[in-house]
Amino acid sequence: MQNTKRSSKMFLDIVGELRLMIKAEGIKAGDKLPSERVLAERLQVGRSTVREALRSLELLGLIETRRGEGTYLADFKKHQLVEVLSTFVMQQPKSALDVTDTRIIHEKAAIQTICKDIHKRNLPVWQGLLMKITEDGEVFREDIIREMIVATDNRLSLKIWFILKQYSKVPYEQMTDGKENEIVRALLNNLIEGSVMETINAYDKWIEHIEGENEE
Amino acid sequence: MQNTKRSSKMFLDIVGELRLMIKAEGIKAGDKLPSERVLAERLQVGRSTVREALRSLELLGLIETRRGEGTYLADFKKHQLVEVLSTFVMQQPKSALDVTDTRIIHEKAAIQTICKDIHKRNLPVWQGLLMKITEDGEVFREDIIREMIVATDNRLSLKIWFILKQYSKVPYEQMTDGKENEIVRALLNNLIEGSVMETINAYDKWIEHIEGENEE
DNA sequence: TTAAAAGAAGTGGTCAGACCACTCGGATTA
DNA sequence: TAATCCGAGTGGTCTGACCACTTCTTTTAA
Repeated sequence: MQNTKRSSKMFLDIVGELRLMIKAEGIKAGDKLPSERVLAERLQVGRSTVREALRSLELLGLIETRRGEGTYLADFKKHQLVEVLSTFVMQQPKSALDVTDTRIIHEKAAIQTICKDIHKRNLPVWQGLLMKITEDGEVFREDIIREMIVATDNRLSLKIWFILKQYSKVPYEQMTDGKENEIVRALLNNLIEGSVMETINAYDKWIEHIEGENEE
Repeated sequence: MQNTKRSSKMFLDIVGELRLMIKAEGIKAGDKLPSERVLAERLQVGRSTVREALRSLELLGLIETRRGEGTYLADFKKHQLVEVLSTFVMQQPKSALDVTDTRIIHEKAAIQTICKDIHKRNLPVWQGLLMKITEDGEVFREDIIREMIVATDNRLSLKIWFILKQYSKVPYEQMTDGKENEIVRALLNNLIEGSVMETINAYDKWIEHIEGENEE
């Protein structure tokens, strides 16, 4: 622990040290970690610094602290997602293009899931959306996609999508364009019929249309 | 700020307070936040408590601190992923099934992307994998899938997959089964030929095979 | 007048020590 | 034997003190 290079962010080093310590000592989910005071002495840093690292990990859900008892390694089985974050956090992301691509992955996956499930295809929400569009009611692009992903009943996918959406360059807006309405109507009709290919086709056209609009 | 209920986790409250403050004061990405000392006085807590909250947010990449200068709201455009996490973090996940489903979404998407791109289809890595399998070399399921997602050149998808993988019930292991080898060979061959349907079919068979194996 | 140097103020980074509130287990007591 | 008490250990928080660094102002020197 001594010859570890200290970066400018001490508490980040501590996070790393903790990771190592957990591995080295075979600390498993649910096990107790050394107390803050012990950690401080072991790592030769102040207790407040140790705490800053621990608090970070706690926000991530990687550890669990109980006053008067101690600090415990969180049970990953229960909080799967949580670890997801930890790995993400350690590194920085890249292009915004990936965000859009990934979002589209989830959207298309939703379409396919619905098409293959007669139960989901028959959901009244599709007819409702069609109606609204035909009547020129207020329909947002976002709503349509969201309903589709909701219908898949995959909350994780929904969450990922929801967040990717916020970073996509292409904003979801209200539809006023007549041509767009036509595309979406086709999409929904194909969806209801369960023809995957046609629905995906319509979806591609839609994306194309939106992107073209965005470049003007 | 006064009548806010204090939960047992003060620093979590601070995180919340900061969120509110950022919204209320219209602090945007890149803007400077009040200094730690000011925050401590404003929120009526000690500076160390404020720091614990800030450090948590920093680990998440939501803020950026520069010694001698101050604390700044991170530029989300650059670190998209990070916000992804923050939202996740606030809540607990659900079924493990969603994790598997979502992982499969990304895997299938990779297959489709590769099939549709002759450039990616012609990557030497596929022939290499085929060779290894035929020669009964050490091939891990994980490697094959990873190579496919790497080939899509979507780092975000790769990252998401990587983490989902860790939580999937079905472990990726070395392939020793002869039948499995056959399925995977078919998968790769179809991939190289670019026939989406067949490749996805093979993939489905593969998944089925793995799951069947897992139930024994 | 201008450019370099010195200084002051503000900021994050870290530490040490002090309480508090709480949990737990062993010792004491009824 | 069972209930109570108490002390050690732990996390939660605050305070005050330095340090290192950045920025801007002031002063000094050319």
